Amino acid sequence: MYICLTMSNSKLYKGSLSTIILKLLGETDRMYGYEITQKVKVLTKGELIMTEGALYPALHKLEAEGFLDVEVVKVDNRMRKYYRLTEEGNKETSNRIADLQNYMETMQFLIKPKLTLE
Amino acid sequence: MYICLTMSNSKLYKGSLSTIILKLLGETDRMYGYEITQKVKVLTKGELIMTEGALYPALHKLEAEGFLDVEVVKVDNRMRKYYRLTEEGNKETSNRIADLQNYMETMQFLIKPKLTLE
DNA sequence: TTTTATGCATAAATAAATTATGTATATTTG
DNA sequence: CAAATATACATAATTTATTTATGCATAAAA
Repeated sequence: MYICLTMSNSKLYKGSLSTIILKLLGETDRMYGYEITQKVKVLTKGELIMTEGALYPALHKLEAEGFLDVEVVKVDNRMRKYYRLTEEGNKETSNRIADLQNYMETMQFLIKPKLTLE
Repeated sequence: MYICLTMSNSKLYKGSLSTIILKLLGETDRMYGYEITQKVKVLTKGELIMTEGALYPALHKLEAEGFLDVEVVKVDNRMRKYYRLTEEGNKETSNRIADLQNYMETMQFLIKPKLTLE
């Protein structure tokens, strides 16, 4: 039987995935899909697991929207698709991060403990 | 022509709505649906708009899950359905808030500006 | 009297995940 | 050496949670 000690029960709040992808690509110039999943896993200490079923469609969509450029490379006889931000993708990244920041501030305000003295 | 100055473009990140509902009910003992939408609108200065199409199904679901009790009241000849947290709902509220807090911390860590000196 | 506000509800459409597969190669392990 | 695990992509089916679009009804405001 398999005991999972560092359970990542935290499902993604829908809408944040592509922002994470963009942000990572904003830092690292070019990355391939599998690399992104691993990076997120390491950075969040297993807290956030990016499933491939979510990741790859998200990458394809971002590419179709013109935010990513792709470059196929063969390494060790295995395929890699490297993605990098386009000019547009760069702007989009800033916008989405700002949106998410703003949203999180709002949420923080809503769910922060309230003093109930009245 | 209608010019919207304080545009709330911020769509809800899916998964956070019911947490907001629970949190508000954790503060205010009992509230009815419409009241919740207005409260959120005021608290967030129009930043977050809870659509009724999302709110009412969410309330019904929380009730079905045993987290809310309902009490129907007629005020000014109009119906109100007051919701309040059950015992279970109280626990669930704490859990969901903790989850969301945790998720937001993780996200903050991921999207915070990085110093790229290496 | 028409619009806006109050108050509920639900159906259809959309979006974005999860889950479950599938293919293929490389590496590690027993 | 065989089997399991890691690497690396992909897609289809399903699930979930929204938005959008309605609908009904009463009260108040314009």
